Amino acid sequence: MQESFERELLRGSLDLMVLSIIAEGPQYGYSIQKRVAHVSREQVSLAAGTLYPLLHRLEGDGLIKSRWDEETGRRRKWYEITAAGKRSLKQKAQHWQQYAECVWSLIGPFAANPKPLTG
Amino acid sequence: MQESFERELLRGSLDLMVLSIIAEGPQYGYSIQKRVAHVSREQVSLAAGTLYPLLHRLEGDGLIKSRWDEETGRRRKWYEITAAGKRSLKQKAQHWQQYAECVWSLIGPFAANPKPLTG
DNA sequence: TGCTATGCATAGAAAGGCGATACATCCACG
DNA sequence: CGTGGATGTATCGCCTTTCTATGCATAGCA
Repeated sequence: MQESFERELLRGSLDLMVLSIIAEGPQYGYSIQKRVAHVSREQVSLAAGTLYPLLHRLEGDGLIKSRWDEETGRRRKWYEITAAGKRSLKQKAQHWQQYAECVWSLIGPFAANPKPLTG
Repeated sequence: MQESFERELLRGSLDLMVLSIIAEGPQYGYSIQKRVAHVSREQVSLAAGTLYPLLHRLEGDGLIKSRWDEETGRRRKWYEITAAGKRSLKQKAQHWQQYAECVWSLIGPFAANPKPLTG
């Protein structure tokens, strides 16, 4: 699991999803939760206990940077993507796509409903 | 992460890949390793320390069943999918597809190479 | 006054994946 | 005949990710 694909691809795609959401424009934790819920049509609810450590991890890796909201006095912590984060996102997104195609080549036949050719 | 999608979808898709490989026809551990390497064009190498516990887990869940090769006297342990495994595979494959579409809707714009319209 | 939504955070447990290690057989090459 | 590499299954302990539970604070509404 160590050659071309990062091992994270085998784990979840959460890092990637969160990073791409921040890449769309500045976000804070709670807005990311809502965005994930929205794009998944309320199928995925990203727990706070998952999200915040994840954000700290991404920031520690230099992929995003944060800034406390000055306006309301430390209510929201805004995140934006860094240049390194953009590079990482593009690369990881391409890898994810390749990986997904590989998975799909295996499971596709079983996911599809039987074709109504004979039915 | 607990409503319609199983949480495993956030983790790897390994269970699903292995289950679908076994669904293609009887397999033993080593042949599954080779098959994964092949379909991923040698991009993914499934470590033995990952595969065998995974197979034991699937068997414990009743999704596959095993039988030692009688011919050569306990050299290979053959696995085949059970009826419950087939049902599980179909459902999980459909869920994975939905989840992948959700991920793709987020990361697709960042994975794509810039269109050579102006280049 | 309470209940709900917003908003961030950590601690501890559970689980998956990986590297290392172990052991046995088979075959090709020298 | 010996040695190394491929085949073949298995476990252990570590590391990382994810989840549950908990904590705290503010805002708005009934």
